[in-house]
Amino acid sequence: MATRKVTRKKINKPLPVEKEPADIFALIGRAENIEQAAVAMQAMSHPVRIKILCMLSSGEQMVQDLTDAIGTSQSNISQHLGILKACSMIASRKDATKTFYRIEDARILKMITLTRDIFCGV
Amino acid sequence: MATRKVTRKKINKPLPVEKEPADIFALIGRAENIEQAAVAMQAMSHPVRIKILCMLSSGEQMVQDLTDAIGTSQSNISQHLGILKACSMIASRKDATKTFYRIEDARILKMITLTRDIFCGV
DNA sequence: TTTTTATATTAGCCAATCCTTATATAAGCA
DNA sequence: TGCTTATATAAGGATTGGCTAATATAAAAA
Repeated sequence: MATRKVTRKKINKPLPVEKEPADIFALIGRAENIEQAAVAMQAMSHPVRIKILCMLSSGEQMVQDLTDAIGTSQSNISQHLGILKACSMIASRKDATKTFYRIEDARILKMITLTRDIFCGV
Repeated sequence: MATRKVTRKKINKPLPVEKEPADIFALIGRAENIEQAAVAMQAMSHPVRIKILCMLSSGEQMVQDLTDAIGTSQSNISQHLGILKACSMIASRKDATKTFYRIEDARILKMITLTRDIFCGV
């Protein structure tokens, strides 16, 4: 499987540093943070998952209630919860047969709050 | 191809309204806004596109400079720019052979600013 | 112990995404 | 006119994402 030769053509061309202050390039250099942000946004970027996060943003919820309120199949909700949990955005707690989910990552709470604010004005 | 019977089993079960104030459910009901948010996040949720938006968040940039700074092929950058443009996040202006891109949607500027803040502390 | 309730998991299929390579367009330059 | 620079577009194959339907697990209730 073709070992990905990254022979890019960006030869000896000194980047034009005049216009942009160094911090932008420093920012771009933070590949790891950018990567994290991308993963987070990717995980959030589905209507059902946004709805889940919105509901969780006001506290713990159980699967049944999420399912009823959002209106898709139980299996589907469970899978979306799995995705959010896989990247540690949410965590769960069991009470007998019920499972309660909550937002676990403070950054995600911030993100969803802003998203609500920007797109829903709520 | 199976006409999608949405025979869900959410029968006559009155939602427990005690814990959650109505506004959460009203929020979930804003399907259109949620949809918009999902599309926006989806469009933003790629490392290269986040980098592009970060760079554009401090002003207009031309394709070449984005390509050099971000470090992927010109074709690839162009395609990512196309994706961002397709959902009106960015707009472009031509000057002879060069194309300058800028952020066009104020909401996106807010989003990318917060994202930077949260994940990069910048 | 059987049944019911609540949730999770798996498989399979179709659609979307992403990258690469190659080519197209279009303006400026020799 | 032909060459070069800057950008866009298209085709392709590989990977991932998302849904449904079916099944599994596990605790409670009967």
